[in-house]
Amino acid sequence: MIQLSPVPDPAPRRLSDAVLRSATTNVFESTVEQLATAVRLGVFARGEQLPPERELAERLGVSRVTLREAIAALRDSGLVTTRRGRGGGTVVIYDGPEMAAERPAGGIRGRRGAALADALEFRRAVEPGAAALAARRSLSGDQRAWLRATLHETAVATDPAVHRLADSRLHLAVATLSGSPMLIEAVTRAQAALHELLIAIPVLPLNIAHSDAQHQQIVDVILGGDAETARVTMEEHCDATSALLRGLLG
Amino acid sequence: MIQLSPVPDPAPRRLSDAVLRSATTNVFESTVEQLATAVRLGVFARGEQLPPERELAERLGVSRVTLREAIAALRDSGLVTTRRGRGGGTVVIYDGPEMAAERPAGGIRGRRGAALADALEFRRAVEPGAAALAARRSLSGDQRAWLRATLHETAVATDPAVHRLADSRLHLAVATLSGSPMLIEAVTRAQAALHELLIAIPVLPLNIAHSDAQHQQIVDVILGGDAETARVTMEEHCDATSALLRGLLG
DNA sequence: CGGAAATGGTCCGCTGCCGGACGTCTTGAG
DNA sequence: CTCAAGACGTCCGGCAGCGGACCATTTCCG
Repeated sequence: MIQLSPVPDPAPRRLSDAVLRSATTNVFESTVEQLATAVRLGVFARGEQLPPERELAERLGVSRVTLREAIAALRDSGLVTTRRGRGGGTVVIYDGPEMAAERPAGGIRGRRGAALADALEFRRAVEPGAAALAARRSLSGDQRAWLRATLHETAVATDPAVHRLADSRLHLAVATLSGSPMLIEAVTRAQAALHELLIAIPVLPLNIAHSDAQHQQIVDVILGGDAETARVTMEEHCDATSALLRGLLG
Repeated sequence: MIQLSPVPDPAPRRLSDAVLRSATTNVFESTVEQLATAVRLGVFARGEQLPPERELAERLGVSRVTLREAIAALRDSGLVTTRRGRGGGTVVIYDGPEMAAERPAGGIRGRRGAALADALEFRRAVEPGAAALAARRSLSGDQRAWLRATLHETAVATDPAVHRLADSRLHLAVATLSGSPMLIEAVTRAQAALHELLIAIPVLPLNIAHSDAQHQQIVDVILGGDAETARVTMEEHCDATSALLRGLLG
C-alpha cells in the first residue's frame, strides 16, 4: 500500500467536523466539471455525439441556458464542436490527454498529495467492490459483449493517450455492470480524481503489458462469475497502480 | 453475501447513461436532509448544541436564511429546540429511533429493496477500507481515547434505540479516523441509507452481543495498527449485518 | 447593576438560474 | 425543389437563495 508525503494530520476531533460538508457550488461550474470529466475519461468517445441539449439538460437537472453555457466552455477548451440544423448537435473532438514526457521534478506534496492519496485509498476500496458485484450478477449477452469489446480496445491501444482513455472506460464499464448506482458514482469520482495523475505516469511498455494482463484477468473472472477472485484481482490491479505512483509522489 | 429481491435489471447500455447524474436539488431540502441525518445518526448527541447559525451556515455553504428554515423544519419534527440570547442556540432533543417491534409483513422489495441492496454493497466496500486506513495511521492519544470512549458507549448501551445511535457513531468515528474525506463522506452516506433499515432489525440480545464483540475486535485491531486484519474484521462485521437483514428483505 | 457580547430573528436588494416560448439554421424526405 | 423536422440560438418574466445590515433577547463579566 502506498505511503504518501507526510501531510499534517487534520485530525477532526468532533464527528460533526468530519461529517458536515458543504455540498453547494455553482451550477454552471459543476456542470462544466461533470461534462469535461466525462469527455476526458472517455465516457463519450471521439466523434460521438452528445445527446440533444434539451435531453441532456433534463438528465443533468439544469436549465438549457446553463447547459449551453457549459457546452460553450467545453467548446472554448477545444473538447467539442457544435453544428446547427437537423442532424447537427455537439460532437466530441477530444483525442486523449497529452502524456507527460517525464515525471514532475519535485514530486507531489502538501494538500495536493493528500487529495491524491485520498483518492487512491478510496479507489482501492470501491473498485474491487464493483468488480465483485459485477461478477455476481448474471450479465446479458449484450453486456458481456460490451465488456469484452471495451477490454479489447484497451488491449489494442498502442498510443499511450488512447490507452489511458480506454483504461478509464474499462474501469467505468466494470462499475456500470455492477448495477449499483452508489458504486458507479464512487468509481466515477475516483477515476476523475486520479485521471490527472495517471496521465503523468511514465509510460513503460512493461507496465502497460502488466496492466493489460490484469485487465484481461479481471474481465475473465467477472464473466466467469467468480466474485471473490474478481475482488482480489482488482485489488491487486489497484495496488499495482499505486505502487507505480509511489515514485512520482515521493 | 446477501442476495436481495429479484429486481429487474436496469442494465445501462451506454457509459453515459450510467455516469451522468443529476446532482441539483433544492438547497433547502438537502440542508434539512443533511442536518436531520446528522441528528438521527447521532453525529450530534442529545443535549449537544449545534454550532451558531452563522458558523454552521458557512460550513454548509448555504445562506443563514436557508439554514434557519432548515432548522425550523427540524424543530417542527421535534428533533431540536432553540433558545435565544447569549449562551442560547439550537440543542438536540432527539433521543433515538423508535425501534420496530417486529419485522414488516411482506419484506422489502422493488426499487426500495434495490436501493438497500445497493447501500449494503457500498458499505461492504467502503467501511472495511476506512477501517484498514484508520489502522494504518498513527493516531494521537486523544484520538485513541475518543475511539475507546465511543466503543464503550456502544458496549454499555442497553436500550436498543440508544445502541443503534451509538453503533452509527462508532462506525462514523472509525471513518473519521481514517482521515480520508472521500471515505468519510462515503461511510456517512452508507450509514444514512441503511439507518432506516437497521432500525427495523429485530433486536435479539444475542445479535447485539455478537455485534459488540466484533466492535471490540475492530477497535482493538485498529489501535493495534494491523490494517489487513482491520479490513477483514470489518468485512465480517458488515457481512453479519447483511445476513441479519436477509430475512427481513426476503 | 449595567453594559458588552453572543446569539437568534428579520428585512431588503441583487444575482443566478429556471421554464418556456420563440427564432434561426440545416438537412433529409417526398 | 419544397418544406417539415430536428437541432442549436435567443429572449423574458419569475423565483429561490445569497449577502449583509440591522433588530431583539438573553447571559455573563466587571
